[in-house]
Amino acid sequence: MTTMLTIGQLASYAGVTVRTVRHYHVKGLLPEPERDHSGYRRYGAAAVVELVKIRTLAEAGVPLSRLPALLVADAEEFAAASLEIDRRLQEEIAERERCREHIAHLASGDSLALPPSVVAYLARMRELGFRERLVELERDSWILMAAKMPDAIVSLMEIKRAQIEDPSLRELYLDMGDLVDCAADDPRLPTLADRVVAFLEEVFVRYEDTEDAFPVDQRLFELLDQTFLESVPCAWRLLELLEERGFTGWTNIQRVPAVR
Amino acid sequence: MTTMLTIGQLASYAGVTVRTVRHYHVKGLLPEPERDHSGYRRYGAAAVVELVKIRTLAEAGVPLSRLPALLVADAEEFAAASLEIDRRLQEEIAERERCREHIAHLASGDSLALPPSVVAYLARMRELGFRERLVELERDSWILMAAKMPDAIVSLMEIKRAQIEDPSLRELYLDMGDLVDCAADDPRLPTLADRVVAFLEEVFVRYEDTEDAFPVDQRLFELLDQTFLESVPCAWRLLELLEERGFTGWTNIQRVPAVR
DNA sequence: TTGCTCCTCACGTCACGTGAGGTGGC
DNA sequence: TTGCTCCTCACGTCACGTGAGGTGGC
Repeated sequence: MTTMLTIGQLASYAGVTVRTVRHYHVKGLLPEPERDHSGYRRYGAAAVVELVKIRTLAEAGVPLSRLPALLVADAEEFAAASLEIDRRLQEEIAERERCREHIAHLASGDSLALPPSVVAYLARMRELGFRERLVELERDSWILMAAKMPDAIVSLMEIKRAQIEDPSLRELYLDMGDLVDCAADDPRLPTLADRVVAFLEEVFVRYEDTEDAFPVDQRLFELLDQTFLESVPCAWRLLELLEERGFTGWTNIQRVPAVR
Repeated sequence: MTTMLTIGQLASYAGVTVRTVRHYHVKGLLPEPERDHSGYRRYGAAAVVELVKIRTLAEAGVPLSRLPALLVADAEEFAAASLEIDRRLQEEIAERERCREHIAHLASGDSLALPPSVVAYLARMRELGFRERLVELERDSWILMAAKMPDAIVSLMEIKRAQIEDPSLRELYLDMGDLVDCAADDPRLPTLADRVVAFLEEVFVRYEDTEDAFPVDQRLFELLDQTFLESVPCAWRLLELLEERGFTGWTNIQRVPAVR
């Protein structure tokens, strides 16, 4: 039997390491062959056929624990299994294609942390001349928002996009951008509050009949307001000034009796 | 800071488990964030951006140990790395395509253990009417041969294909197929030996000038002879009969003084 | 009050890789 | 004789998974 293969010959022909063949013996996938006079394993052609089959399946991503059943399966069972394996391979190929796109995005500096609708909204803000500082602030807010309420983002973005396309609201918002980093006692804040109120009065007249036009969760409003308060230092002061002028809240602003 | 994300919110937004995020903290890929009053981790937008970046690279197959360097790389370094990552992804896609073909071969019953040249040779044997038993015997021999001397197989197959296309040699070989499983004292063996000798005499006259036409390794001849001896029970008797008639060896048969 | 989320160890998993220490064949 | 292959433990690796046992928020 001197023509029979040593473990090294078997392994290299199948393109695996000697350790891998021994691993398959331990796992019971490949039967232990006879030993020669010095205790070396000696393999025949059948072992090569089996090992190549094992490798073909293992390389296709089939867990070794599934192999014993597959190796004794009849043609019909095997055909069914191979269809499933092929589907998995196709899915993995599609995944890698998606990975390639993601990596390309990363390389061109995009962050991938935001849904496309928000990315488009932020791009439009930049286009309209909003200060970069404000855009970044919005970006961080929307990241948190998207993580907390993923389902609400798309419709929220529609509302926000409509808002910045409204000329008067946009102007107000642009000016607010200049006050994002200001202190609570900044003298421009009362003026801004006056302008917000003037704008709101007009809106409230215009849309008096469509009070519940946005069926948005109250908890979402609270979340958005909180984000505003946490990211803009002078936000609390602005809300205070608005309350003095008869309004409460921010995202879903409402008329109340004036505090002062 | 109530708008900040819990570990569960962060994880599910990035499409990973909570355990994975904690794993990245331990590995130092994602900085440990501040804790809230009850010891819970609280994450901001920056953590989301980082985690998504980590996941994009990890899903692309980049080992976590390479990530620290990549996460602080400048645009140029990152572009170079991303090209390499993309190459690897393409290679993995090509691998899966090859896997798909291999699995399809397995499903249709092919063994994949033999190089195509041998498969073609065996198919031609069947076409020419060789007994299945002989074809199987050749198959097993060539599997061992291919594993022992992978480089010799292609040229050997050319020789073998030429041999079975030679009508007189083929006839001899076809008849030998009937004696593959016979005992050493089978009465047909001496007759076969006579026919082999008659054929050889003719060949030796025809090719007298081209003695070293095949520059084949002597060790390969020994290997092929040994395979013959081990796989055919009556082989030793046939070689004995040939030596009585003035020839020695089998694969590289030579004229010698007759033994008897 | 119940269930869900969070916390920290710490061992398990999968498919081998990698020495450690020793023997056999050319 | 030297180098290469083979042998058997047995621990290591990679990227988390999976309880174990306990606390905090609605």
